[in-house]
Amino acid sequence: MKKPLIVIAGATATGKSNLAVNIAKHIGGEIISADSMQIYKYMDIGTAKISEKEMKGIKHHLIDVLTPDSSFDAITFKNLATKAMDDIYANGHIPIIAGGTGFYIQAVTRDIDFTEEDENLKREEITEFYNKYGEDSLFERLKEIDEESTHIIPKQNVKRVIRAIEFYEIHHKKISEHNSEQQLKTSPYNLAYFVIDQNRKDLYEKIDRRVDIMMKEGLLEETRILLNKYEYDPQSGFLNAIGYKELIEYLNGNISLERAVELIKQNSRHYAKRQITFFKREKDAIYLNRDELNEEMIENEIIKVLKNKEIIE
RNA sequence: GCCCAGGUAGCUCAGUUGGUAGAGCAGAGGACUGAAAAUCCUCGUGUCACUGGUUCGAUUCCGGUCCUGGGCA
Repeated sequence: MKKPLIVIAGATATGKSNLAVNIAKHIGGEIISADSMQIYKYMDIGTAKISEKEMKGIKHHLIDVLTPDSSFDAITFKNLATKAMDDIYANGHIPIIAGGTGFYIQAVTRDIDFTEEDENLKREEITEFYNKYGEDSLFERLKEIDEESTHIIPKQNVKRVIRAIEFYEIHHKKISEHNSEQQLKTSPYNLAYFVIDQNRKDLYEKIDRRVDIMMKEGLLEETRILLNKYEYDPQSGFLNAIGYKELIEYLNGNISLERAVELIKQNSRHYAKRQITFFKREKDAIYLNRDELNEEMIENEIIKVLKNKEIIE
């Protein structure tokens, strides 16, 4: 019998965290955060991290486990998340993955196969090649080993071109082949995948308002402290994070504070849009729309589905 | 009141030596399988302020009107 797994996903600011806590309380669940930034310590205000009090005694996994100068990726997430799930099952609880990083969630729900890779040198060499010869030559290099990927990945998407080449050089297998194999997989879990949705206008307004609140709560100071503690290392996780990267630009004197705040809002909106697009691909997802349902109705709907799937009695 | 500069896409502006127009941003859609809060792809018809005139034809030239800046009184 497949083990139960609940997912509560959705764009930023759709109110996933609180909903997940309420559901967990109701069914005896524990929460696994699927958030590429909340995994970092000391990044609290800018990531809208859930507070101790808001957790209401529910155990949360994968929050505050890394320092902001460490790197993190989907495979690490999958490993940590499956380990946490084992513990949760052992406790007689049900795991609830809650978060907005769709790619990470997918790695777990579809049990994507990530074979061991420890040759980080490859990426460096390929990146160097790109810096030296440019994107045309890089694309040619991919074409020689994996023509098919060349039709799937746009030349300009250097990051993915680099990964495709890297994949081939490590595994001597085409990433296009690997991907189509993985796409056929079904979930090994008794999965209940919920996506919280809301009309664009309201969501965008909520995002803008939340950024203003973050500024009042001291996001600038938080950024300053992080910068001091972890100096400027381009590998650091937090340098990629919305809210921090814009304020760093301000602190470096490149833009005004006003402009930085404007950019945080803008980038958050763009991000939300990308999240929404990503979740649309999850065919099994059950959409719960805040325009039509209030909080209580959403919770009831979730409980109903969980009963139907025999995840709870 | 006078002088100058403007009024063109939601915003900032370009442009048409006269044949009804295009960039950036915003916005929308999409991709994504070990960087994902990352990275990347696609999508632009709007009374060219209004109104007369010249012209086969005006958003473009000329006159007037109204707005908006700035300057002088």
